[in-house]
Amino acid sequence: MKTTDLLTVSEVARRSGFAASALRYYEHEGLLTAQRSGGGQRRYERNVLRRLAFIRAARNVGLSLDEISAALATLPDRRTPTRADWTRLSNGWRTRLDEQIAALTKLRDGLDSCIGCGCLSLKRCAISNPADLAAGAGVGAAYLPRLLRRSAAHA
Amino acid sequence: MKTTDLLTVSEVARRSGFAASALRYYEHEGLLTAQRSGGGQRRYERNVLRRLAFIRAARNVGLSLDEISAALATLPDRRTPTRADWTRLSNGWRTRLDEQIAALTKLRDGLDSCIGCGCLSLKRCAISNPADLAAGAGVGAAYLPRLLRRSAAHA
DNA sequence: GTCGTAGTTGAAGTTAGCTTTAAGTCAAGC
DNA sequence: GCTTGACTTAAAGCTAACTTCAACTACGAC
Repeated sequence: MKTTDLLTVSEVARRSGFAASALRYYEHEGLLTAQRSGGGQRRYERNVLRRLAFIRAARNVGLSLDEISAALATLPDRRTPTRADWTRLSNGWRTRLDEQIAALTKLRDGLDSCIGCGCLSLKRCAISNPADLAAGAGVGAAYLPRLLRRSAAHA
Repeated sequence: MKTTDLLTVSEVARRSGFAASALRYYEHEGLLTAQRSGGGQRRYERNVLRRLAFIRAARNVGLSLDEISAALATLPDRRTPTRADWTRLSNGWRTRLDEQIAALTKLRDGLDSCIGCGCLSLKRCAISNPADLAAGAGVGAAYLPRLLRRSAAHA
């Protein structure tokens, strides 16, 4: 294995779009690993770029680093992940996005009949009190971005 | 004006769904005001409840407290805000939600052709690199939730 | 071998939006 | 007038996801 196959932290930063400090942080958090040069500098394998693409995609879908870390932990240890591996990890994303879209759509559709009319009641307003967005304590609620989890009390 | 017309902090907390600590924080940040009792305790006018409904609604649409604060600052000083006042403040919300929905939809639709196929390329992947979601430096980008503002470098 | 750029570490700082804590004061029912 | 629960403040703490800092070391072109 030639040393020239390995990437420095600045190369990875440039090619991935992540800041070098973020790469170090991700390594610290267990999302990445790197070999080391004789002097202790990081040397990345090329497939770290795909891993980083996955991380960015997952972040864009709204996953936390903890969730991403857990997902990455299910990848095989001993071989380079295949397309099937990555596909498996992103299986739930469509549902997640669908739920986020549905929640926002509901919010928007409540707008015309609520803010538009100036009612703005804490008890009745669909925007300030979108309780049904999160649909109780079901699985759906956990997937919603924090943005959509707020709700007024029912007192 | 009878004293019984005024609400204590715990009453406002119960009726608005905000924690008392949040109410104090909002006051500190200039989003709320309250009269004081002889002993220095907060006494809220009833219309603070509508103000809080607005704040919660705005938060649900994705506005920061700073933005909400700026919006509230445009309300008339000397009279109770009317329906028209509140409607004016929420005028941009529909557009904002539309943009968020469009962004998420684009992300979801990229999923099938990108993660689904396992490509996950930093340069080509629509999920890890949704540059067109934010549409450059236009007004739209500013309205997108932080969630959607990430994008890979184009190097 | 010298120089300048790139890299190293742990710790502290940042941002938003609150919550918690400590130590003390007020309000009001009996 | 006593007791109890509600309230006050400033300051510190919390979470996520990083960034910045300070002080130091490595790499590699010349």
